[in-house]
Amino acid sequence: MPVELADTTVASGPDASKSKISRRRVLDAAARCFLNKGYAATRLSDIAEEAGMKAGSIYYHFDSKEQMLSEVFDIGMTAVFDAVRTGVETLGPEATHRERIAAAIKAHLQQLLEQSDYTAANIRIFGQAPAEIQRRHMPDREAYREYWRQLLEDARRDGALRDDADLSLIRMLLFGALNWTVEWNDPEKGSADRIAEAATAMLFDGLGR
Amino acid sequence: MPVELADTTVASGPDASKSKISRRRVLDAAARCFLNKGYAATRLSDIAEEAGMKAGSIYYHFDSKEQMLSEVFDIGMTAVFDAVRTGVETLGPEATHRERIAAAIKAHLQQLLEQSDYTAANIRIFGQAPAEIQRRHMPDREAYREYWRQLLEDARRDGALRDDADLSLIRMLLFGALNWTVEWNDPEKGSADRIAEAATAMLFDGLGR
DNA sequence: AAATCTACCTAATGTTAGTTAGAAAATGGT
DNA sequence: ACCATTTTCTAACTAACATTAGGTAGATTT
Repeated sequence: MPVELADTTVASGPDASKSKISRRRVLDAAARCFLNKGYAATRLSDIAEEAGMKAGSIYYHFDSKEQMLSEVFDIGMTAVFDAVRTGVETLGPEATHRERIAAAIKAHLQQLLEQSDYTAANIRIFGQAPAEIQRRHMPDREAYREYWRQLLEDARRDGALRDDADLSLIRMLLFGALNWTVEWNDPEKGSADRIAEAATAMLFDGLGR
Repeated sequence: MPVELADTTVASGPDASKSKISRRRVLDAAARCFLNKGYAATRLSDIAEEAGMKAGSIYYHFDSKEQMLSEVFDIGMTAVFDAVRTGVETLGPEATHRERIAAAIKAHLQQLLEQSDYTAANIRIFGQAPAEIQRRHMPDREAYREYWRQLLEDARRDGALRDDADLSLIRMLLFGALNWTVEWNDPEKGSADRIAEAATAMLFDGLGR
């Protein structure tokens, strides 16, 4: 059973065992399938085919289809959260609030559109996932939302944002603008940065003249 | 066969035949189910139950599950498009561009969040629908997008919008902000108007100061 | 009131897809 | 080369579910 249990063998090395690699390959395939077809419409045989394996073999690595979904969600959320935190923190302490928010937007979009099918799957199909799995992952998402809430609140406290705006409403609208890109963006071009700039400009300056 | 064929009977009245009513009740149920669970995860028995009927009976009114989805999409798209066009046109010809766009945003959100499960289902699950059905409905969606494109282009032509903005990008970001509301908004409160105002303010004025 | 039609039901049918059991490879150490 | 373990495959098994077939009670027509 190659499960999560801490490796008790003497020195497991950089852990590139055959199994770990295959397991990841299957999970990658699952993330892609879930992202493109949705959870219910994805057949285990789809995942298997993309992973170069037969459907039954998946059960050597995973207990169920639901477990795969759950892990995909976990990895995807961790990936964006880490990327965004890193993106903001590497700016250093004397960055403006606008720069910090711009960095967060950019990192979020890069994960979503270019870096991680896990993140994209999480964002795109979370709402259609089985209720129990949604419940299990609520805390993660809540923590991520809270981070953004702070980001915006700090900005307003220091006068970088007008104080007549409903921040939680604005935050959800911003999330929408960013997350919806997964519905229309062509995953080819490295368009994340361009979109990020447009979103930042819209958020801060608006379009009016 | 109670199908679409023009009624050849003398005077069919306001057409409230038992069949038409039941058919609509089933379709209402389908729209709600599709919206909440997604297409693949919705069982015919779910729809039947919500419609107060047995699963097999649905086939008296529809040929297949796909046909129901297709009709839901049609009705949903027609509903928003009509609502938005009406909302903009009732402003009269001397309305400002900002007013016109604000009216469009408001009408779109009202349909999505308060008026039509059909519209909400269309927007929420279109991306996960079977490929063939997506293809069939592309033209509708294209026409709707085109309407918005015009709306924004006209505004810019007359100097209501800055001309350094990528309008098609902005439009997709705006759609995202609006459409994503279906993922988080609590369908209770008549919150569509509040959200519409926030979105309009963000789009035109931004948050910076 | 007999005949037909309407709108639904009950009970199969057939297929699809998640899951499992055990047999075959592959792998790796001795 | 041999054995133990790991990894994958084959071939069922099972349940779910869209769809179909035929029946039925009540309304409508003749």
